[in-house]
Amino acid sequence: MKIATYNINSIKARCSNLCRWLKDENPDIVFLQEIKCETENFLYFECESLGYHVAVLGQKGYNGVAILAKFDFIISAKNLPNFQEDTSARYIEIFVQHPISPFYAASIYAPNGCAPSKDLEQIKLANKLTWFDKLHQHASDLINSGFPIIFAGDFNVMMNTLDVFDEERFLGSPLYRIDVRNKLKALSFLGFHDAFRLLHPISEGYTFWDYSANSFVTNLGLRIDYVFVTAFFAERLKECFVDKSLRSMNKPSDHTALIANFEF
DNA sequence: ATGCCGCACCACGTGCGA
Repeated sequence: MKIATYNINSIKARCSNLCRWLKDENPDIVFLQEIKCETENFLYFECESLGYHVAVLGQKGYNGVAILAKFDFIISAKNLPNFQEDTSARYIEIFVQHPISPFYAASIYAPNGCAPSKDLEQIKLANKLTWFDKLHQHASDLINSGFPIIFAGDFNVMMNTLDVFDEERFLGSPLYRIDVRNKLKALSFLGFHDAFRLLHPISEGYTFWDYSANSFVTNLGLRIDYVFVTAFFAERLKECFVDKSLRSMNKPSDHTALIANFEF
């Protein structure tokens, strides 16, 4: 089973890139973030034509998450069930009745926070930390269900020094503050394994390069997109890699896809 | 790098992203 997570930075602007890539890679499940469209405006026809069932939680202008899957599924959550007062579209979860083992899978777009010294810094940072606490609680509930889990998406956190091109530059950043990094590490203590790091303990694995300053060419990247899996999938993980082809296309997203392959 | 670029929107300027 091949899965991929991709912050697409507008599904409409990326339609042709996405379709070309889906045909080439033919993943079984795709987790999308920042689709930046309302639920009814998603590219249903294009995705269904390529053999996917589609789950969408959209929002006008910003955010928005979706899951494309070749399997039948039910949508088990739109937004975090324990945080329904949060109106930003950042979480969608499906339950897949897979013949080998049913499992949960969620597409996740964590809040980014905002740059230090901006007026909204404290409010946005507090919101980000709260959001991770709610995700943690919900993750714990899912673990207790006993089913395997995939959490894939843009977590807006570099977990370790290896995940950032220049650590010094990001020390005060909401992407790299120690309190934020600890929230993501706390998720791993629940039993979620970072699929990329399981197989690549010392390579960088950047998934994002800023549009400005030619950062893709000079590889000024960040690893902020992750596939987290519980033991069932960790034990069956065969490969996990960053697919830079999407970032190399015309009019790319500033992120690229992270792909994982499981054998079972 | 303090968004220097790119996206969406009651749009030709502003808000937002990381």
